[in-house]
Amino acid sequence: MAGNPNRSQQPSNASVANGSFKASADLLPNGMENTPRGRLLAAAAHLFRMKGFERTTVRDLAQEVGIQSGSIFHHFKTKEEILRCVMEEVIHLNTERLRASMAKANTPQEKLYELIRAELNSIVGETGEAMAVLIFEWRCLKEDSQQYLLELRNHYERIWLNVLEEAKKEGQIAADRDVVVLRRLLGGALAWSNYWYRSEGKLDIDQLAKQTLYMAFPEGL
Amino acid sequence: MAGNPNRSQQPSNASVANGSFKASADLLPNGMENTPRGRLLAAAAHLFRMKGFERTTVRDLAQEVGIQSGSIFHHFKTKEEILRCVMEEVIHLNTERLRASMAKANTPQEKLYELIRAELNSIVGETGEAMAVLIFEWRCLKEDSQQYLLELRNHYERIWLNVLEEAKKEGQIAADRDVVVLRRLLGGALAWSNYWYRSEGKLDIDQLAKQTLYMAFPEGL
DNA sequence: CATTACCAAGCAAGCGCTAGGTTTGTAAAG
DNA sequence: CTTTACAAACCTAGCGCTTGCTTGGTAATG
Repeated sequence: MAGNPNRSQQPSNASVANGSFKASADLLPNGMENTPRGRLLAAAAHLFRMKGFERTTVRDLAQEVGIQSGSIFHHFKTKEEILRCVMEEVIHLNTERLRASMAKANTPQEKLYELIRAELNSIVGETGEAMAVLIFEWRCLKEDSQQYLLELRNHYERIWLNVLEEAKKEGQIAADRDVVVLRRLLGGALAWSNYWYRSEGKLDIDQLAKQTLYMAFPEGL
Repeated sequence: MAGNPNRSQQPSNASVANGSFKASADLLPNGMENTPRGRLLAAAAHLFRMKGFERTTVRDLAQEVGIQSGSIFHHFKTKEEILRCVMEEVIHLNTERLRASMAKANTPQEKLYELIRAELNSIVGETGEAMAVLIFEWRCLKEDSQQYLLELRNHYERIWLNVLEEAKKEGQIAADRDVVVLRRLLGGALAWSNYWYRSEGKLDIDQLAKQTLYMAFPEGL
């Protein structure tokens, strides 16, 4: 379907461009990462994460994928559309993950633990770059893109709130704790891990999830 | 000292520029907010918060203060220097605040509550814009500016860790909780409030501080 | 033989920043 | 009280460069 970027009449810097292609298929579940569009999105997630949306030029992005800057606009109308697509993909992917993670959980504690673990994996795992972009490049979106993505995001938040409300109803969260506030505090704590957590360290994801669970359930798991 | 921008031979848009000056003296403790430099820093904190550093042009900034874009470089060498100064001011101010907040606290619980309250006030209070800039525009700094500010920031973090370690030594934080991780989780939860907390809502800062304290001390205060 | 993927070249706008001159407030010297 | 001196604050004009994006064409695929 897609042409490999080693073209016949291309100048010498083609291999250089290929050499600098580091963003592997972090993003996107199935097949798509091998389409030109998918490769662009993966590279965009990587660059937007490292340099920020504004600082990343379409020329940077083109070089990362190994094409000319103008060619990008064959796949996306504007630079902002690329950002929107990165965010949209990662929301869909992670909402699905969140839902799946709850299949194996029974008690509210277990459910919450699974939610934390799933969100943590979204943030520090393979989709971490795209997730960081979703969080920290939000204001680079136009108003209508924000509105659209906000609706998708609401489904995601709903899953969290349902679990927290269930736990509170069963008396496992103190009566004077507000579950909406609690979700926001937890969300902040988890989002922040994108800044400092390194998987090479001595703390693995499950341990961090457990430490985080303490914030909602003092007894732990 | 400084000339009011209503000049004699200035064209008609001078009053327009004055009219658009909204950023009040949010930042900076004493006197400084009435110097041209101080007014620039306050306006910069406001604009960098709303639009981001990259999206804010020196022309935007000049218009907000009511001067011409070139005049900015009489006060700062580069645009990046403005960002660095905003961050430096807010770190100094908040470190002092943190230190002061602990004068009235005795037990570790009280101390931690005061730390949370102080940081929350930094984030959602008058210095909130500058604080958000410090957090979310970090990568717009050059390497050496980052290094310099990181040292200032370390003093700030040291205060937090001392209190948490004291609380753990006294057995008020479970033995298997890592205080460094706990600080990061709390820091994330608090930083995040900049995104969602509105002081006009029904939740006041003290209440939010109390809800946050639950994350470290399940018994509350 | 249409469709997809791409290149080569470049445009218009906007960017940070500079250079050189003007106005303003302050203060000592006459 | 005026004159002279000076530095801080600011303006006008624009340079050199980068930006997102467009245009018109070419090569490969099924």
